[in-house]
Amino acid sequence: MKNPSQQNYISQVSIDCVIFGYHDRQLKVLIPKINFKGDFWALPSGFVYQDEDIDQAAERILRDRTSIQDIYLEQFRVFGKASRTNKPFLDELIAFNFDKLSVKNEAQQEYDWFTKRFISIGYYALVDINKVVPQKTDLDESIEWYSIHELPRMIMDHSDIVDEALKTLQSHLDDKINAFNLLPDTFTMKEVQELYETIFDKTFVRTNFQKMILDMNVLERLEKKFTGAANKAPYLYRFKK
Amino acid sequence: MKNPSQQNYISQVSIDCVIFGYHDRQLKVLIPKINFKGDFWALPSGFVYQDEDIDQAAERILRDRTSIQDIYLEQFRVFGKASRTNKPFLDELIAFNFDKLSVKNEAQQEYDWFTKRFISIGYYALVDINKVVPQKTDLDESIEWYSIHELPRMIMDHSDIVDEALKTLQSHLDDKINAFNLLPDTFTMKEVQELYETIFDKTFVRTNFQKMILDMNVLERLEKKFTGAANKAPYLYRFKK
DNA sequence: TTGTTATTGTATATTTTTTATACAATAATT
DNA sequence: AATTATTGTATAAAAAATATACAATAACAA
Repeated sequence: MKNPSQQNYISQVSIDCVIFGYHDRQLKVLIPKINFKGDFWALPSGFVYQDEDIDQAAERILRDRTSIQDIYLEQFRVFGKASRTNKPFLDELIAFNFDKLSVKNEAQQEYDWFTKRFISIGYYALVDINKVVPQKTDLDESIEWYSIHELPRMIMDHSDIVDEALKTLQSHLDDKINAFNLLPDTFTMKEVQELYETIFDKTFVRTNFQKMILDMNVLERLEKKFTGAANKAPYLYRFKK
Repeated sequence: MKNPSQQNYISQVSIDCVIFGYHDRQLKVLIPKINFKGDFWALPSGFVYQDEDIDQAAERILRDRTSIQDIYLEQFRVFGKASRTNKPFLDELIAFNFDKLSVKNEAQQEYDWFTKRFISIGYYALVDINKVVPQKTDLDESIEWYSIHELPRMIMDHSDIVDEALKTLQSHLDDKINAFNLLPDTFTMKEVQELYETIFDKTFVRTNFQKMILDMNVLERLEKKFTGAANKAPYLYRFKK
């Protein structure tokens, strides 16, 4: 891979992706850990090519960094403080990895490019955690889903970016955003309710919740799901396309 | 004023401001007409200094271009198509103003800087049209309030930017945004209703509207306003700070 | 001075929506 | 066949939104 400073990128502009998943009654965020000594977690991020729409760039970045594709990403906010720079992170990384890293002229050029102040456009998406198989790249040591309440310490302002993404998710859900993206193809009403309770961190009254969701008129009812439990089998539902 | 390319700006990033006012039952947008031959209208725009937060930049740009200050600006969207460039506009401008414009090396450098692809961050604000006195700069031939339904043909995608700002205004009003910013210090209930009807382009039932607004509990009632009309004088109201 | 008019402010009736409660249906177990 | 826990739906109660009624009143006209 070519060094960033030699790519045809727009300088000082980045894109950060917050990918939400849902599993085990927990809202999760997909976060790679970068492949260097020291513990550095960073959202899937990248830069915008000169001839590329920012929406395209967000898709490409997500695909390249996680192998996730064909999902709907949406911008939610720009992060543009003057102090917003990779320098503290990069200095720490270099301190931890002094042995590996060359200090040639070329490295200096990359350092200068990378430690400039960056304006970042935040994108977010909801995915079915069972349908995507995130693949780490050589850049990364791992890529994992973390519960939104147990996020690792991330570089820069990436925690703030996740916070803002969550606020956007909560305020746009069922208006612009569709929670069913977080669920498998078929699901029970109980699973839908648990998902909503997780996202909004509050409980709903079962009977009224069921009515509210059915009144949306976006679900079709399938056959019953026999759970093996000694009680009535719930229906499965599917989101109408 | 120094040429943009020699300023310490972040390159290929701009800020566009949509300033809403309200007068004569019409929602207005403040738009300068630039001081060149040919009819070129463009939103108050500018660039971001290296050591400046984007929010600060938006405030400075608005202040410099219109003399408006101390108002609350908020980012609402990024416009980032790869095709988003000033080149068509600038070429047209040069064709109209060939006599005035030099074609020296320095001008070429400005041309190259300015015709690159730009990512623009949209900001918007609501102001009391009677309280601000927009001042044009040397850059501009005029600066005027235009009814949102009779906007001049603007350069680039500036019409789209206004459309998006209006959508944001409508969806965030009374949630994040405060419509009373568009009114003078004191106003009658009828004026509030007319404002809302203008913004949402729909009518409200007078009695219920009054109840809704008063139930917000953000207005204080002042003395009556004697209009000279042969009927009951309406109360004046003021927004509680 | 008094009735008239158009508009404003408020109260209340009606309808709709939301929330709470009751209860029937049922898959597996006893 | 009775029991149990859960699910689906109906309905009652409360709250919110909308429609309607009406009193108050500033200027004007007779």
